[in-house]
Amino acid sequence: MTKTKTPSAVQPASPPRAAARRVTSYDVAMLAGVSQSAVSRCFKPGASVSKSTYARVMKAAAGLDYIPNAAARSLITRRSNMVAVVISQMANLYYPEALAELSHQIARRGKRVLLFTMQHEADVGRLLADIWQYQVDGAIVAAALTDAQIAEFERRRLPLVVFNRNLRRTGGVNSVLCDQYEAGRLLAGRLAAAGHRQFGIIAGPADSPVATERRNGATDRLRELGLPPPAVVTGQFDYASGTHGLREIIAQLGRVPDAVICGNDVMAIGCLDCARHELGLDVPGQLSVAGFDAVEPSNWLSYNLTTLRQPVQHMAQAAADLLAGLIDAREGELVTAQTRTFAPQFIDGATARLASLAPDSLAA
Amino acid sequence: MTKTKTPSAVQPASPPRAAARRVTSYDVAMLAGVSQSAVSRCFKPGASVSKSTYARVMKAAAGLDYIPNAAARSLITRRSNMVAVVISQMANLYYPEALAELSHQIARRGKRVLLFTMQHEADVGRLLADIWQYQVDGAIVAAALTDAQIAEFERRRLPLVVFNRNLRRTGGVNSVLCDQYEAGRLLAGRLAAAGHRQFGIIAGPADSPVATERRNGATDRLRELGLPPPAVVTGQFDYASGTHGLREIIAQLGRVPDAVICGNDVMAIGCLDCARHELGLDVPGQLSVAGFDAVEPSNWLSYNLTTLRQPVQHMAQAAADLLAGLIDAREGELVTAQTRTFAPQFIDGATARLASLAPDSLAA
DNA sequence: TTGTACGCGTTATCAG
DNA sequence: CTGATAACGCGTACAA
Repeated sequence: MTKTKTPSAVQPASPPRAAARRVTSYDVAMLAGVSQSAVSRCFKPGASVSKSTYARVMKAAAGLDYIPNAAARSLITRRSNMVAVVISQMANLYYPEALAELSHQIARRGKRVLLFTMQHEADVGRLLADIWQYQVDGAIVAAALTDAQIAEFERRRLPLVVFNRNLRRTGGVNSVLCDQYEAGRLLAGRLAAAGHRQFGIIAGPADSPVATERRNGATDRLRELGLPPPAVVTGQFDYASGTHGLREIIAQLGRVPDAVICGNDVMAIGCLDCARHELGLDVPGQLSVAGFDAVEPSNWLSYNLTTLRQPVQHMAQAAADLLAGLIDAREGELVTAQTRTFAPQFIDGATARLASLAPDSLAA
Repeated sequence: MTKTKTPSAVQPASPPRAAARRVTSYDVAMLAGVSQSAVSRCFKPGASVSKSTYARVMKAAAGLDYIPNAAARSLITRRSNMVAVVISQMANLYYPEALAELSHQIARRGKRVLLFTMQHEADVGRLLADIWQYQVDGAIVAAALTDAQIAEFERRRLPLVVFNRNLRRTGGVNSVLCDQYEAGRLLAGRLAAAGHRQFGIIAGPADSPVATERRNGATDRLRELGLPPPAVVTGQFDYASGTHGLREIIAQLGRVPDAVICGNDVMAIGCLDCARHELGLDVPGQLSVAGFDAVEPSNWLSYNLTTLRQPVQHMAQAAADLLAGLIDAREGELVTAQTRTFAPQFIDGATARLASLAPDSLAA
């Protein structure tokens, strides 16, 4: 399966001497005929250096391939220019988009992303010790944190922005989120207004707050409207959960529901494919299917899914903004915590029969 | 679109004093009644400390929430325990999978990923200076590097593993890759053996070496087989490029080709959807479509795409292995460069009419 | 096994 | 504007 080529050439054409000493600001200073602190100043944006020394230093630095050592710098400045980004489900299609945007936004503020991934959201606790170690300037966490964990961020004075997790403890913690509960209500309300009565719900995993909120929003709204209780099953946010989920729901109800609300788009797509290709159902003729996130595939011609978009770019930018503000302001200033909530945006696809109503009549 | 809640509670219930001093190993030493170096030793895996002092130190450390400062440590050990991962196209669906796996593999070796992303692969040069700054222990680069850039890695003695880029300069550089040229040949050969004669190719962007190799592999094989020259168009590895590409090809040829080879799965899916939903073509009845990568959506029931899988997990593991070896061995040892090449795996989907041939008869 | 003393490479302070 | 000097927090010889 794999062949290993081993060319006769050896790694670098290195001088036979042992590990070369790093080039430091002292080397540059020596070569340029100035003091070490002069070199340091030349690499600090707003420093006061004469044009002539600046030129000499830069020439020497270029000749030696000198680059300031960020570790040494961060030791004294107390700034590493690194931001921890904690993400649980990279398989989720939604998170890669978010991560790409976060990385971009953080980079344009002169910082870099130190990435922390995990399989299960509950494992976040084990990552925290590493986060403290690496002396990051702040953290963007897309995972559920306990109150104790949040308290530890505060004790350590580490700026924290919670991304897309609605925490029980709303006070005092900065967060950027899309209103998932409201999204669930909105979707259920729209579908109910179009005449759907018997619902199925394929919810996300129980340990995901996002999944829970979406489900609760939908079920609460349905209850308010006096509709029969939906058949609810849970999945893992993946395609297979969508296909299995639909079968389960049909088994529970003894019939095909009018509509299935899925905890995210990937499950909705699985549900859709199962309905069309395995059960031979007409969607949306016999069954409406809807999801959340508006990931890229939901827009493909084969699906054209009815779903709710989370404004990923805006959310990533807001998170980066918020965090940058916390980091820069952080000298004894009193910073009030913010929650920036973004509204989900309804995507009127082709997988649900929807009455075209005036927007006002379906306030959730 | 966004509402900003500002609770009256202020950030942390912080003591009115200014920024608290960090807790260092000296603080722990003081509290435990030992020297600072004793504390240091307690946090070094294989050190010699008596059970009693170890216990006292650990207790004091726990009481103070002490965590060693990685920046200070890396200054003296010359190890940051960070690995740079450079990735260009996070939108590509294939790369998130690779990144997740890389992050996992690197984490289990006790290191973390410092992420560098960019829009265009040509921008990699601007990232390099940052990579030097951050004192990473090594780098995994999924982008095309010039010979000069590779040489700079060598001069700086920074372990480098090139991921999925076949470089012109093959000697002396460690790399993990899937044989894209061979993949192109294999796919073209299979389709030709099944009787397809007139091909279209929707290639990836010209600045992507992967795209170029896949295309060249296919066109070379077709030429060898004496088939008519394929209609070739280029796209951006995205869905829209697939839909537009098919139209262009049909316009160029004045007819629907027998088969279209697409530079990746997302373009193949776009091509497929265009053929079925916009042009009303029967796939694979009237037209065969194939791609590369076997990303998750290619396996969904609506597509079931004929494609070639890159063994992402194996490749990520190989890259992490290779890099870890370089990092650990790095004391004057002579390390020979390796290229670990993985074979693509044919996925016999349902979007191409393929003769069921004995595997031997279609050696490319 | 433990403590002392030094150095890693940089920025910050303060005279000149 | 420039140079000496003191941190930053830790690992590690070396001597005890």
